[in-house]
Amino acid sequence: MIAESRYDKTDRNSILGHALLLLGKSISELYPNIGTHSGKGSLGQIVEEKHFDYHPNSLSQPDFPEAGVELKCTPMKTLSNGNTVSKERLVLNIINYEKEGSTSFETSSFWQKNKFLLLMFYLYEQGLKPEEMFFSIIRYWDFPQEDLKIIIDDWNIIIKKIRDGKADTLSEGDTLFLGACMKGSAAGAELRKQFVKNAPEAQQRAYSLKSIYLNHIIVDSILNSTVINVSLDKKKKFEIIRKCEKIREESSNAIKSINEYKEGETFEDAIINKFVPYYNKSISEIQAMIGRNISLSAKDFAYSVARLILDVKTKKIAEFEKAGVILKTIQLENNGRLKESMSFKNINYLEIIKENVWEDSYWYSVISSRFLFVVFQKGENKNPILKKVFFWGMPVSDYVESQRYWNDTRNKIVDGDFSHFLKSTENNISHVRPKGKNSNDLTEDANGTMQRKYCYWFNRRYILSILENNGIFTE
DNA sequence: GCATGATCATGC
DNA sequence: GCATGATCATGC
Repeated sequence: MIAESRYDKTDRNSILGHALLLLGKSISELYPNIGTHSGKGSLGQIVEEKHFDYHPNSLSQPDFPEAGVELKCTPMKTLSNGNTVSKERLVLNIINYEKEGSTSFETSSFWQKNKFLLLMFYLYEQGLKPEEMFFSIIRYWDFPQEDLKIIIDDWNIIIKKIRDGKADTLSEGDTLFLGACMKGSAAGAELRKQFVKNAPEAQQRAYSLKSIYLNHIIVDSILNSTVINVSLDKKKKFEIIRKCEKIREESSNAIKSINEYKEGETFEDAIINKFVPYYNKSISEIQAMIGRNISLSAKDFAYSVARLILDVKTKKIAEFEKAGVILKTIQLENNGRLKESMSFKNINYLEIIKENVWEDSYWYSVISSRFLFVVFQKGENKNPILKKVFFWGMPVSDYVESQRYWNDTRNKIVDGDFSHFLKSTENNISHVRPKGKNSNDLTEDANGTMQRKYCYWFNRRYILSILENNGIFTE
Protein backbone atom coordinates (compact mmCIF):
# COMPACT_ATOMS: atom_id res chain seq x y z
CA MET A 1 0.00 0.00 0.00
CA ILE A 2 2.72 2.40 1.02
CA ALA A 3 4.88 1.31 -1.88
CA GLU A 4 2.11 1.90 -4.34
CA SER A 5 1.86 5.53 -3.37
CA ARG A 6 5.57 5.95 -4.09
CA TYR A 7 5.25 5.46 -7.82
CA ASP A 8 2.73 5.84 -10.57
CA LYS A 9 2.12 2.49 -12.17
CA THR A 10 0.67 4.09 -15.27
CA ASP A 11 3.87 6.03 -16.00
CA ARG A 12 7.01 4.48 -17.43
CA ASN A 13 9.37 7.06 -15.99
CA SER A 14 7.90 6.66 -12.56
CA ILE A 15 8.10 2.85 -12.71
CA LEU A 16 11.75 2.95 -13.81
CA GLY A 17 12.56 5.49 -11.12
CA HIS A 18 11.07 3.21 -8.50
CA ALA A 19 12.91 0.17 -9.88
CA LEU A 20 16.18 2.10 -9.71
CA LEU A 21 15.94 2.36 -5.93
CA LEU A 22 17.26 -1.20 -6.04
CA LEU A 23 20.26 -0.48 -8.27
CA GLY A 24 23.43 -1.67 -6.55
CA LYS A 25 21.35 -2.96 -3.66
CA SER A 26 19.67 -6.14 -2.57
CA ILE A 27 16.09 -6.51 -1.37
CA SER A 28 17.20 -7.16 2.20
CA GLU A 29 19.39 -4.05 2.12
CA LEU A 30 16.48 -1.86 1.06
CA TYR A 31 13.93 -3.62 3.26
CA PRO A 32 15.81 -4.82 6.35
CA ASN A 33 12.57 -5.60 8.16
CA ILE A 34 10.88 -7.96 5.76
CA GLY A 35 12.81 -10.90 7.15
CA THR A 36 13.77 -13.87 5.06
CA HIS A 37 11.30 -15.60 2.89
CA SER A 38 12.28 -19.17 2.93
CA GLY A 39 12.50 -21.37 -0.09
CA LYS A 40 9.63 -20.61 -2.36
CA GLY A 41 9.28 -17.52 -4.43
CA SER A 42 11.89 -16.46 -6.89
CA LEU A 43 13.47 -13.08 -6.56
CA GLY A 44 11.09 -11.82 -9.23
CA GLN A 45 8.09 -12.54 -7.02
CA ILE A 46 9.71 -10.88 -4.03
CA VAL A 47 10.43 -7.75 -6.07
CA GLU A 48 6.90 -7.60 -7.40
CA GLU A 49 5.33 -8.08 -4.00
CA LYS A 50 7.68 -6.23 -1.68
CA HIS A 51 9.11 -3.48 -3.84
CA PHE A 52 6.29 -2.78 -6.27
CA ASP A 53 3.50 -3.89 -3.95
CA TYR A 54 2.06 -5.66 -6.93
CA HIS A 55 0.54 -9.10 -6.91
CA PRO A 56 1.82 -11.44 -9.57
CA ASN A 57 -0.83 -12.72 -11.91
CA SER A 58 -0.90 -14.94 -14.89
CA LEU A 59 -2.83 -12.63 -17.15
CA SER A 60 -1.95 -12.27 -20.78
CA GLN A 61 -1.37 -8.54 -20.24
CA PRO A 62 1.98 -7.07 -19.18
CA ASP A 63 2.51 -6.58 -15.43
CA PHE A 64 1.81 -2.86 -15.68
CA PRO A 65 -0.93 -2.79 -18.31
CA GLU A 66 -1.50 0.96 -18.46
CA ALA A 67 2.19 1.62 -19.03
CA GLY A 68 2.65 -1.49 -21.15
CA VAL A 69 5.59 -2.69 -19.09
CA GLU A 70 6.49 -6.30 -18.30
CA LEU A 71 8.82 -6.65 -15.28
CA LYS A 72 11.50 -9.35 -15.33
CA CYS A 73 14.27 -10.18 -12.88
CA THR A 74 17.05 -12.35 -14.24
CA PRO A 75 20.42 -13.53 -12.92
CA MET A 76 23.93 -12.90 -14.24
CA LYS A 77 26.99 -14.81 -13.12
CA THR A 78 30.72 -14.23 -13.17
CA LEU A 79 32.75 -16.88 -14.94
CA SER A 80 36.15 -18.03 -13.74
CA ASN A 81 37.73 -15.88 -16.48
CA GLY A 82 36.04 -12.81 -15.01
CA ASN A 83 33.42 -12.32 -17.69
CA THR A 84 29.91 -11.48 -16.59
CA VAL A 85 27.26 -13.37 -18.52
CA SER A 86 23.63 -14.38 -18.28
CA LYS A 87 23.18 -17.29 -15.89
CA GLU A 88 20.14 -18.74 -17.58
CA ARG A 89 17.51 -18.14 -20.21
CA LEU A 90 14.79 -15.65 -19.30
CA VAL A 91 11.53 -17.54 -19.12
CA LEU A 92 8.50 -15.61 -20.36
CA ASN A 93 4.89 -16.70 -20.62
CA ILE A 94 3.69 -20.28 -21.05
CA ILE A 95 2.50 -21.11 -24.53
CA ASN A 96 -1.09 -22.22 -24.81
CA TYR A 97 -0.74 -24.30 -27.98
CA GLU A 98 -4.48 -24.44 -28.59
CA LYS A 99 -4.83 -20.66 -28.65
CA GLU A 100 -1.42 -19.62 -29.93
CA GLY A 101 -1.84 -21.51 -33.19
CA SER A 102 -4.34 -19.00 -34.50
CA THR A 103 -2.36 -15.85 -33.69
CA SER A 104 -0.11 -13.66 -35.80
CA PHE A 105 3.17 -12.31 -34.42
CA GLU A 106 1.46 -9.03 -33.52
CA THR A 107 -1.36 -10.77 -31.67
CA SER A 108 0.77 -13.57 -30.22
CA SER A 109 0.94 -13.97 -26.47
CA PHE A 110 4.69 -13.39 -26.66
CA TRP A 111 4.38 -9.99 -28.27
CA GLN A 112 1.26 -8.90 -26.39
CA LYS A 113 2.92 -9.49 -23.04
CA ASN A 114 6.63 -8.90 -23.63
CA LYS A 115 7.06 -6.20 -26.22
CA PHE A 116 8.47 -3.73 -23.69
CA LEU A 117 10.46 -5.13 -20.80
CA LEU A 118 11.75 -3.69 -17.57
CA LEU A 119 14.83 -5.84 -17.01
CA MET A 120 16.43 -6.13 -13.59
CA PHE A 121 19.65 -8.15 -13.79
CA TYR A 122 21.06 -9.31 -10.48
CA LEU A 123 24.38 -10.92 -9.75
CA TYR A 124 23.89 -14.54 -8.74
CA GLU A 125 26.21 -15.90 -6.10
CA GLN A 126 26.08 -19.40 -4.77
CA GLY A 127 25.09 -19.54 -1.12
CA LEU A 128 23.23 -16.24 -1.05
CA LYS A 129 19.49 -16.08 -0.57
CA PRO A 130 17.57 -14.45 -3.41
CA GLU A 131 16.84 -11.37 -1.34
CA GLU A 132 20.56 -10.94 -0.63
CA MET A 133 21.66 -10.74 -4.26
CA PHE A 134 22.21 -7.27 -5.62
CA PHE A 135 20.91 -5.67 -8.77
CA SER A 136 23.57 -4.62 -11.26
CA ILE A 137 21.65 -3.58 -14.35
CA ILE A 138 18.18 -2.05 -14.36
CA ARG A 139 16.81 -0.82 -17.66
CA TYR A 140 14.02 -0.87 -20.16
CA TRP A 141 14.42 -3.10 -23.20
CA ASP A 142 12.61 -2.12 -26.35
CA PHE A 143 13.52 -4.73 -28.99
CA PRO A 144 15.60 -3.03 -31.72
CA GLN A 145 14.35 -3.52 -35.27
CA GLU A 146 17.39 -5.53 -36.35
CA ASP A 147 16.94 -7.99 -33.48
CA LEU A 148 13.23 -8.17 -34.09
CA LYS A 149 13.78 -9.49 -37.58
CA ILE A 150 15.48 -12.56 -36.14
CA ILE A 151 12.98 -12.89 -33.32
CA ILE A 152 10.13 -12.93 -35.84
CA ASP A 153 11.93 -15.65 -37.81
CA ASP A 154 12.24 -17.59 -34.56
CA TRP A 155 8.59 -17.07 -33.74
CA ASN A 156 7.59 -18.32 -37.18
CA ILE A 157 9.59 -21.51 -36.66
CA ILE A 158 7.90 -22.11 -33.31
CA ILE A 159 4.42 -21.29 -34.53
CA LYS A 160 4.78 -23.54 -37.57
CA LYS A 161 5.39 -26.55 -35.36
CA ILE A 162 2.44 -25.57 -33.20
CA ARG A 163 0.11 -25.14 -36.19
CA ASP A 164 1.29 -28.43 -37.69
CA GLY A 165 0.48 -30.26 -34.45
CA LYS A 166 4.16 -30.90 -33.87
CA ALA A 167 4.58 -28.99 -30.62
CA ASP A 168 5.91 -32.24 -29.12
CA THR A 169 9.02 -31.81 -31.30
CA LEU A 170 9.76 -28.21 -30.26
CA SER A 171 13.35 -27.72 -29.16
CA GLU A 172 15.46 -24.80 -28.01
CA GLY A 173 17.87 -25.73 -30.79
CA ASP A 174 15.24 -24.75 -33.37
CA THR A 175 15.77 -21.04 -32.92
CA LEU A 176 18.33 -18.30 -32.31
CA PHE A 177 17.14 -15.59 -29.89
CA LEU A 178 13.57 -16.52 -28.95
CA GLY A 179 13.19 -20.04 -27.62
CA ALA A 180 10.43 -22.38 -26.58
CA CYS A 181 11.89 -23.83 -23.38
CA MET A 182 10.49 -26.56 -21.18
CA LYS A 183 8.47 -25.31 -18.28
CA GLY A 184 7.13 -27.47 -15.48
CA SER A 185 8.29 -29.72 -12.75
CA ALA A 186 9.76 -32.56 -14.76
CA ALA A 187 10.22 -33.25 -18.42
CA GLY A 188 7.15 -35.03 -19.67
CA ALA A 189 5.28 -34.50 -16.44
CA GLU A 190 3.25 -31.54 -17.62
CA LEU A 191 1.57 -32.14 -20.90
CA ARG A 192 -0.74 -29.83 -22.79
CA LYS A 193 -3.22 -30.25 -25.58
CA GLN A 194 -2.10 -29.20 -29.02
CA PHE A 195 -3.56 -26.86 -31.63
CA VAL A 196 -4.31 -29.80 -33.88
CA LYS A 197 -7.03 -31.84 -32.24
CA ASN A 198 -5.73 -35.39 -32.61
CA ALA A 199 -2.02 -34.58 -32.13
CA PRO A 200 -0.36 -36.15 -29.08
CA GLU A 201 -0.20 -33.99 -25.98
CA ALA A 202 3.05 -32.06 -25.83
CA GLN A 203 5.47 -31.03 -23.09
CA GLN A 204 4.48 -27.67 -21.65
CA ARG A 205 6.73 -24.90 -22.91
CA ALA A 206 7.19 -21.19 -22.42
CA TYR A 207 8.63 -18.50 -24.64
CA SER A 208 12.10 -17.53 -23.49
CA LEU A 209 14.92 -15.20 -24.39
CA LYS A 210 17.99 -17.34 -24.87
CA SER A 211 21.14 -16.64 -22.87
CA ILE A 212 23.01 -15.64 -25.99
CA TYR A 213 20.54 -12.81 -26.52
CA LEU A 214 20.65 -11.76 -22.87
CA ASN A 215 24.44 -11.55 -23.17
CA HIS A 216 23.93 -9.14 -26.01
CA ILE A 217 21.72 -7.02 -23.73
CA ILE A 218 24.30 -7.19 -20.92
CA VAL A 219 27.09 -6.02 -23.23
CA ASP A 220 24.90 -3.25 -24.57
CA SER A 221 24.08 -2.17 -21.03
CA ILE A 222 27.65 -2.05 -19.79
CA LEU A 223 28.83 -0.13 -22.83
CA ASN A 224 26.02 2.37 -22.45
CA SER A 225 26.35 2.55 -18.71
CA THR A 226 26.11 6.34 -18.68
CA VAL A 227 22.56 6.17 -19.94
CA ILE A 228 21.62 2.68 -18.85
CA ASN A 229 21.74 2.02 -15.16
CA VAL A 230 24.54 -0.30 -14.30
CA SER A 231 26.15 -0.79 -10.94
CA LEU A 232 29.44 -2.63 -10.84
CA ASP A 233 32.59 -1.68 -9.00
CA LYS A 234 34.77 0.66 -11.04
CA LYS A 235 37.72 -1.60 -11.65
CA LYS A 236 35.50 -4.42 -12.75
CA LYS A 237 33.43 -2.13 -14.93
CA PHE A 238 36.56 -0.87 -16.66
CA GLU A 239 37.74 -4.41 -17.37
CA ILE A 240 34.39 -5.47 -18.70
CA ILE A 241 34.08 -2.40 -20.89
CA ARG A 242 37.41 -3.15 -22.53
CA LYS A 243 36.32 -6.68 -23.28
CA CYS A 244 32.91 -5.59 -24.42
CA GLU A 245 33.98 -2.95 -26.87
CA LYS A 246 35.36 -5.51 -29.24
CA ILE A 247 32.37 -7.77 -28.79
CA ARG A 248 30.04 -4.90 -29.57
CA GLU A 249 31.87 -4.03 -32.74
CA GLU A 250 31.73 -7.63 -33.86
CA SER A 251 28.15 -8.12 -32.89
CA SER A 252 26.95 -4.98 -34.60
CA ASN A 253 28.71 -6.13 -37.75
CA ALA A 254 27.14 -9.51 -37.23
CA ILE A 255 23.67 -8.06 -36.90
CA LYS A 256 24.24 -6.04 -40.03
CA SER A 257 25.29 -9.06 -42.01
CA ILE A 258 22.53 -11.21 -40.58
CA ASN A 259 20.14 -8.55 -41.77
CA GLU A 260 21.58 -8.38 -45.23
CA TYR A 261 19.37 -11.24 -46.32
CA LYS A 262 16.50 -10.66 -48.65
CA GLU A 263 12.81 -10.60 -47.91
CA GLY A 264 11.40 -14.08 -47.61
CA GLU A 265 14.84 -15.53 -46.95
CA THR A 266 15.67 -16.72 -43.46
CA PHE A 267 19.01 -16.33 -41.73
CA GLU A 268 19.67 -20.00 -42.38
CA ASP A 269 18.81 -19.78 -46.09
CA ALA A 270 21.18 -16.85 -46.40
CA ILE A 271 24.06 -18.76 -44.82
CA ILE A 272 23.48 -21.88 -46.88
CA ASN A 273 23.31 -19.80 -50.04
CA LYS A 274 26.79 -18.49 -49.27
CA PHE A 275 28.09 -22.06 -49.52
CA VAL A 276 26.09 -23.33 -52.48
CA PRO A 277 28.36 -21.84 -55.21
CA TYR A 278 31.22 -23.92 -53.80
CA TYR A 279 29.46 -27.29 -53.71
CA ASN A 280 31.56 -30.03 -55.33
CA LYS A 281 34.57 -27.73 -55.52
CA SER A 282 37.89 -28.69 -54.00
CA ILE A 283 39.49 -26.45 -51.41
CA SER A 284 42.07 -25.27 -53.91
CA GLU A 285 39.31 -24.37 -56.37
CA ILE A 286 37.46 -22.58 -53.57
CA GLN A 287 40.54 -20.55 -52.73
CA ALA A 288 41.01 -19.66 -56.39
CA MET A 289 37.35 -18.62 -56.74
CA ILE A 290 37.59 -16.40 -53.69
CA GLY A 291 41.04 -15.15 -54.61
CA ARG A 292 42.62 -15.73 -51.22
CA ASN A 293 44.98 -18.36 -49.98
CA ILE A 294 44.96 -19.59 -46.43
CA SER A 295 47.16 -21.92 -44.51
CA LEU A 296 45.95 -25.49 -44.75
CA SER A 297 48.56 -27.12 -42.56
CA ALA A 298 46.57 -27.08 -39.32
CA LYS A 299 44.13 -29.77 -38.38
CA ASP A 300 41.32 -27.28 -38.55
CA PHE A 301 41.91 -26.32 -42.19
CA ALA A 302 38.33 -27.24 -43.14
CA TYR A 303 37.13 -24.79 -40.52
CA SER A 304 39.39 -22.16 -42.10
CA VAL A 305 37.88 -22.84 -45.50
CA ALA A 306 34.39 -22.43 -44.06
CA ARG A 307 35.45 -19.10 -42.54
CA LEU A 308 36.86 -18.06 -45.90
CA ILE A 309 33.51 -18.76 -47.58
CA LEU A 310 31.69 -16.84 -44.86
CA ASP A 311 34.22 -14.02 -45.29
CA VAL A 312 35.10 -14.04 -41.61
CA LYS A 313 38.64 -13.09 -40.72
CA THR A 314 38.67 -13.78 -37.00
CA LYS A 315 38.81 -17.23 -35.52
CA LYS A 316 35.56 -16.77 -33.70
CA ILE A 317 32.65 -16.22 -36.00
CA ALA A 318 30.84 -13.32 -34.39
CA GLU A 319 27.86 -13.69 -36.64
CA PHE A 320 27.33 -17.20 -35.39
CA GLU A 321 28.33 -16.54 -31.84
CA LYS A 322 25.68 -13.89 -31.53
CA ALA A 323 23.15 -16.20 -33.10
CA GLY A 324 24.29 -19.09 -30.90
CA VAL A 325 25.10 -21.22 -33.93
CA ILE A 326 27.94 -23.71 -33.67
CA LEU A 327 29.92 -24.31 -36.86
CA LYS A 328 31.39 -27.79 -37.20
CA THR A 329 33.16 -29.37 -40.13
CA ILE A 330 32.95 -33.05 -40.98
CA GLN A 331 35.48 -34.76 -43.17
CA LEU A 332 34.56 -37.95 -45.01
CA GLU A 333 37.12 -40.32 -46.46
CA ASN A 334 37.56 -40.76 -50.18
CA ASN A 335 35.13 -43.68 -50.13
CA GLY A 336 32.59 -41.80 -48.02
CA ARG A 337 33.51 -43.34 -44.68
CA LEU A 338 33.55 -41.28 -41.50
CA LYS A 339 36.64 -41.86 -39.38
CA GLU A 340 36.41 -39.39 -36.56
CA SER A 341 34.16 -38.46 -33.69
CA MET A 342 33.56 -34.76 -33.08
CA SER A 343 35.28 -32.89 -30.27
CA PHE A 344 34.07 -29.86 -28.38
CA LYS A 345 35.59 -27.61 -25.75
CA ASN A 346 37.63 -28.86 -22.87
CA ILE A 347 35.58 -29.61 -19.78
CA ASN A 348 36.01 -26.75 -17.34
CA TYR A 349 36.29 -28.68 -14.06
CA LEU A 350 35.68 -25.60 -11.91
CA GLU A 351 32.55 -24.55 -13.80
CA ILE A 352 30.86 -27.92 -14.29
CA ILE A 353 30.68 -28.64 -10.57
CA LYS A 354 28.84 -25.35 -10.13
CA GLU A 355 26.26 -26.37 -12.72
CA ASN A 356 23.45 -27.44 -10.44
CA VAL A 357 20.73 -27.46 -13.04
CA TRP A 358 20.95 -29.36 -16.33
CA GLU A 359 19.21 -26.66 -18.33
CA ASP A 360 21.78 -24.10 -17.15
CA SER A 361 24.81 -26.25 -17.90
CA TYR A 362 27.42 -25.61 -20.56
CA TRP A 363 26.68 -28.92 -22.24
CA TYR A 364 22.96 -28.17 -22.41
CA SER A 365 23.75 -24.85 -24.08
CA VAL A 366 25.77 -26.77 -26.67
CA ILE A 367 23.27 -29.51 -27.42
CA SER A 368 20.36 -27.07 -27.57
CA SER A 369 22.22 -24.84 -30.05
CA ARG A 370 21.68 -24.68 -33.76
CA PHE A 371 24.54 -26.36 -35.58
CA LEU A 372 25.87 -25.64 -39.02
CA PHE A 373 27.55 -28.75 -40.38
CA VAL A 374 29.93 -28.24 -43.28
CA VAL A 375 30.72 -31.58 -44.90
CA PHE A 376 33.87 -32.21 -46.94
CA GLN A 377 34.94 -35.39 -48.64
CA LYS A 378 38.54 -36.25 -49.37
CA GLY A 379 39.33 -36.14 -53.06
CA GLU A 380 42.52 -36.54 -55.05
CA ASN A 381 45.83 -35.43 -53.54
CA LYS A 382 44.48 -34.51 -50.16
CA ASN A 383 42.26 -31.95 -51.81
CA PRO A 384 38.91 -32.23 -50.06
CA ILE A 385 35.69 -31.32 -51.83
CA LEU A 386 32.81 -29.40 -50.28
CA LYS A 387 29.91 -31.82 -50.31
CA LYS A 388 27.04 -30.28 -48.42
CA VAL A 389 26.11 -27.76 -45.74
CA PHE A 390 23.12 -28.04 -43.45
CA PHE A 391 21.67 -26.71 -40.21
CA TRP A 392 20.76 -29.12 -37.47
CA GLY A 393 19.27 -29.07 -34.00
CA MET A 394 19.37 -32.05 -31.67
CA PRO A 395 15.93 -33.71 -31.51
CA VAL A 396 14.38 -33.37 -28.07
CA SER A 397 14.15 -37.15 -27.91
CA ASP A 398 17.96 -37.18 -27.50
CA TYR A 399 18.03 -34.76 -24.59
CA VAL A 400 17.55 -37.42 -21.92
CA GLU A 401 20.60 -39.37 -23.10
CA SER A 402 22.60 -36.13 -23.23
CA GLN A 403 21.52 -35.27 -19.72
CA ARG A 404 22.62 -38.70 -18.50
CA TYR A 405 26.03 -38.10 -20.08
CA TRP A 406 26.43 -34.66 -18.48
CA ASN A 407 25.21 -35.92 -15.13
CA ASP A 408 27.58 -38.87 -15.12
CA THR A 409 30.53 -36.70 -16.15
CA ARG A 410 29.71 -34.03 -13.60
CA ASN A 411 29.28 -36.55 -10.76
CA LYS A 412 32.64 -38.12 -11.53
CA ILE A 413 34.38 -34.74 -11.55
CA VAL A 414 32.71 -33.83 -8.25
CA ASP A 415 34.03 -37.12 -6.83
CA GLY A 416 37.49 -36.50 -8.29
CA ASP A 417 37.21 -39.63 -10.43
CA PHE A 418 38.88 -38.86 -13.76
CA SER A 419 39.41 -42.46 -14.84
CA HIS A 420 35.94 -43.77 -15.57
CA PHE A 421 34.24 -41.29 -17.85
CA LEU A 422 31.59 -42.60 -20.24
CA LYS A 423 32.97 -44.23 -23.37
CA SER A 424 31.31 -44.10 -26.75
CA THR A 425 29.98 -47.59 -26.15
CA GLU A 426 28.30 -46.48 -22.94
CA ASN A 427 26.25 -43.55 -24.24
CA ASN A 428 24.41 -43.31 -27.54
CA ILE A 429 25.40 -39.73 -28.18
CA SER A 430 28.53 -38.61 -26.42
CA HIS A 431 31.70 -39.70 -24.71
CA VAL A 432 34.60 -38.07 -22.84
CA ARG A 433 38.13 -38.16 -24.20
CA PRO A 434 41.44 -36.43 -23.56
CA LYS A 435 42.37 -33.22 -25.31
CA GLY A 436 45.57 -31.43 -24.52
CA LYS A 437 48.96 -30.45 -25.77
CA ASN A 438 50.16 -33.90 -24.73
CA SER A 439 49.51 -36.38 -21.97
CA ASN A 440 51.35 -34.17 -19.48
CA ASP A 441 49.12 -31.19 -20.14
CA LEU A 442 47.34 -30.79 -16.80
CA THR A 443 44.89 -28.42 -15.17
CA GLU A 444 43.67 -28.01 -11.63
CA ASP A 445 40.34 -29.39 -10.43
CA ALA A 446 38.24 -28.08 -7.55
CA ASN A 447 40.17 -30.19 -5.03
CA GLY A 448 43.42 -28.57 -6.12
CA THR A 449 44.59 -31.77 -7.79
CA MET A 450 46.23 -31.54 -11.20
CA GLN A 451 44.24 -33.52 -13.76
CA ARG A 452 44.53 -34.46 -17.39
CA LYS A 453 42.54 -32.30 -19.78
CA TYR A 454 39.44 -33.96 -21.17
CA CYS A 455 36.77 -32.69 -23.51
CA TYR A 456 33.21 -33.34 -24.65
CA TRP A 457 32.66 -35.42 -27.78
CA PHE A 458 29.86 -36.52 -30.08
CA ASN A 459 30.20 -40.20 -30.93
CA ARG A 460 31.18 -41.15 -34.44
CA ARG A 461 28.03 -43.24 -34.75
CA TYR A 462 25.88 -40.32 -33.71
CA ILE A 463 27.44 -38.10 -36.39
CA LEU A 464 26.76 -40.90 -38.88
CA SER A 465 23.08 -40.91 -37.97
CA ILE A 466 22.91 -37.12 -38.36
CA LEU A 467 24.50 -37.40 -41.81
CA GLU A 468 22.07 -40.11 -42.86
CA ASN A 469 19.09 -38.10 -41.68
CA ASN A 470 20.31 -35.26 -43.86
CA GLY A 471 20.67 -37.23 -47.04
CA ILE A 472 24.38 -38.01 -46.82
CA PHE A 473 24.91 -41.72 -47.07
CA THR A 474 28.19 -43.08 -45.88
CA GLU A 475 29.71 -46.46 -46.52
C1' DG B 1 37.33 -51.35 -38.65
C1' DC B 2 36.73 -49.14 -34.60
C1' DA B 3 37.43 -47.06 -30.11
C1' DT B 4 40.25 -44.29 -27.64
C1' DG B 5 44.57 -42.23 -26.21
C1' DA B 6 47.74 -38.67 -28.00
C1' DT B 7 48.90 -34.68 -30.32
C1' DC B 8 49.04 -30.40 -33.79
C1' DA B 9 48.94 -25.56 -35.84
C1' DT B 10 46.76 -21.49 -34.97
C1' DG B 11 45.12 -17.13 -33.12
C1' DC B 12 44.15 -14.28 -29.41
C1' DG C 1 50.45 -19.55 -22.72
C1' DC C 2 46.67 -21.91 -23.74
C1' DA C 3 42.15 -23.12 -25.50
C1' DT C 4 40.29 -24.50 -29.84
C1' DG C 5 38.91 -27.08 -33.91
C1' DA C 6 40.60 -30.86 -35.25
C1' DT C 7 43.34 -35.29 -36.96
C1' DC C 8 46.96 -38.74 -36.02
C1' DA C 9 48.38 -43.16 -34.06
C1' DT C 10 47.90 -47.34 -31.72
C1' DG C 11 46.01 -51.62 -30.16
C1' DC C 12 42.47 -54.81 -30.09
